[in-house]
Amino acid sequence: MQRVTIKDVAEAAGVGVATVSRVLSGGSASPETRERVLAVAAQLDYRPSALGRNLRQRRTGGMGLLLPDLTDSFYGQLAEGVLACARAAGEPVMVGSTGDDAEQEAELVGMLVEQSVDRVIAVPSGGADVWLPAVRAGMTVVFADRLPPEPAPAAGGGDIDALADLMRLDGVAPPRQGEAPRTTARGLDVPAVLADDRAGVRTAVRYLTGLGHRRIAYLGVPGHSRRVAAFREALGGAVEEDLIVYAEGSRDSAYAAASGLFQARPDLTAVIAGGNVLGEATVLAARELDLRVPQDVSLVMYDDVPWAELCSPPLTVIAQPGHDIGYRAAELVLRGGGRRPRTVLLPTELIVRGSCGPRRR
Amino acid sequence: MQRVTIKDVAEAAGVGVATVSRVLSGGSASPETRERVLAVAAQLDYRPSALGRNLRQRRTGGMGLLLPDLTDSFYGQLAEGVLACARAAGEPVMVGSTGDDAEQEAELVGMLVEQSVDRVIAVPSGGADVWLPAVRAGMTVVFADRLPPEPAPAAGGGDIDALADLMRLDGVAPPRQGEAPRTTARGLDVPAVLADDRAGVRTAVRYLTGLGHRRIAYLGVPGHSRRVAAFREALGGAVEEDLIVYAEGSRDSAYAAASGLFQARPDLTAVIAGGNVLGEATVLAARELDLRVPQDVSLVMYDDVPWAELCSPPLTVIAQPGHDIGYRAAELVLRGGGRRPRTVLLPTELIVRGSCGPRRR
DNA sequence: ACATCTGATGGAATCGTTTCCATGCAGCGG
DNA sequence: CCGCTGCATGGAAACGATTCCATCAGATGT
Repeated sequence: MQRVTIKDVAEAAGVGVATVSRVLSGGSASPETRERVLAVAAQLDYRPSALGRNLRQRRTGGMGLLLPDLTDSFYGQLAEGVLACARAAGEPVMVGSTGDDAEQEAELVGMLVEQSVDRVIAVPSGGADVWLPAVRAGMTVVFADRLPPEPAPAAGGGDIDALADLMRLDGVAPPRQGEAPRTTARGLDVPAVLADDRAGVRTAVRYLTGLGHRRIAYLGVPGHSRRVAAFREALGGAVEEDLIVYAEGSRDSAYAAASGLFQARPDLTAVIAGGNVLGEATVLAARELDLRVPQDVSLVMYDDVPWAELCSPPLTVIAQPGHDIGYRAAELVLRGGGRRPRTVLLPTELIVRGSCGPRRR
Repeated sequence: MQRVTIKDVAEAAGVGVATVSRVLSGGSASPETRERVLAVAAQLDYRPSALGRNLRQRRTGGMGLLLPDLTDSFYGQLAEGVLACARAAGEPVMVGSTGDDAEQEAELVGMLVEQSVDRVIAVPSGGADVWLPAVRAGMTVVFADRLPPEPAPAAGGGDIDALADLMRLDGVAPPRQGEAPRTTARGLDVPAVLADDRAGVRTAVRYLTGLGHRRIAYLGVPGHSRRVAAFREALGGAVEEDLIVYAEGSRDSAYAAASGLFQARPDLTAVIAGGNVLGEATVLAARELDLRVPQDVSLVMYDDVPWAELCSPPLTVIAQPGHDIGYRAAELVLRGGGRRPRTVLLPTELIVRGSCGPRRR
């Protein structure tokens, strides 16, 4: 029970393999030949092997998808978006879960290289040390949901910093409609599909300050630096540094951070959780410390996951379109990272439910 | 900037390509040659291209993973398990989301065939018409979480049914410790890694009857027929058919089913939801109809998803080890489906929280 | 000392496809 | 009528690895 090869089709149709290949991949051929080949191919149920093609073209079709954690519903949504687009295009997707760890991410990129997969969608955890080599090696990379961490501010101003080289968040241009950060690099730039964090966080902060809150905390992951930046910006000069707390990706770490935050600053009256896992941890920690939501503390969480509505009280959230982000990223990477919009910003929406109330203390 | 090939290594080391290949894949070679080749390969940063190897071996490494929906946290956990095992083995994973639809599943299997991926882990949606061809074509298939739908009972008893051919749930053997269903077929059988649904559902039912409940409803998806069967079994002869309701995979369908159930049988006092999406829908529907949990209706949900604890009341759940199921399935498929245990049953656990109370009406 | 065996080694075939190039045929303008 | 262009076509090379097989050196056995 052998596989049907192009040679079989060629023989059966009485033509050369070159002709079959041309017909099947839309090259030129006389109408009659084309018809005959097509008929024979259909009859033999011929399916070209991706193996041969890949080797010849020195590249594997499809795309890689690297994200921190499939257990996180938001990344599940994002993945579904990518898969939907890939399926529409008939392309396979190789998925890797990085655990939000730069080293694992680098390993996975290595595997993709080994597989000659040259299109990748990534929710990046690592910085330029991971992504610069990949891009230099000719990969088409599209970032989704966030950008690689920015380089730590260089001590000496003139140092060439690889991170800065690959990724620069351009906050220079005058803010205008649809203002988008641009990720640039010398000669190469990586497109990205992001939620409009600036607007999202700003809206949330305004909503909270509108309710009278002054001591608002932000609980985030280091990866989403744009959200923290937006938080600082929205609050103006009035940020107290110890109201900004970071956790790693894991649930334990998130819980520890939330709990620590509540204990270190019992005077805070509102929290913005920069991700649904963080939101989850915040609810848990608050409950553990007998803080009532929203009477004692108001909560706004990133991501409109299905259970936000089930919580009691139902959570007020900053919704971002996970599915769309994935879909658009996949489109972009399939188009080879197209020339036009280097960064796509998708809108967020503040969905008000019951987890925020007026300041009471 | 060319890729380093085995030929480059061979030249640089002053040996033939065959020798390099042998050294790298553990064949025989003199110690000195081996060392020299290894050194050169390391120095050149040579990474064998999976493309060449795949073509020669007529198979793509790694495995495919087909599941209904990555948005469902349980499948996210399962996927993480698979990815963890695959990463440990250095194998890539091609993921496809079927939307619980047999047709899409078949398409995705077709794509895997095209890619010459011959190991697949699947949470099956389609029946034998999808999986029999795949197995016949030489794929190593491992089912996870559930088995393909059983064939509708044939009208004429003697009909050869392809579904029955591939999959037969063997309930014949006397129940003994660690009793496992076996999926068999003529000459080929597909291993499976499942949660012990029988025990899980039985425990839940006993818990509920122990609380005084008599009219217990089961809300499930058609795919998990084993759970319904277990529900029937646990209840003995006392099952009322209209207390068993099915929904498709989608959230809308789940909500409709839950809402319909409550309205059709306002006298029911407890619900077992056969999946976390169904549980979510049940909570929503109950709230919409002003049914209080657990005063008016008790709820046990399948899957210990993180938000079960956040709900109010926190949900009593049947926990199944999603991560382990995925990991074990990946192990199995990498071992080529091994000879030994054709089906692995993993234990479930009833985690009692606050969503069940004594019967009140 | 000769035959035989063992183990290391390299050349070449192979996998299935795409693509370059040469060939042959027909049509057309000069 | 010749030569040129243009198109359809098929043979063969290429992609990068694995693996069969022949060769050769050295060791062993008689």
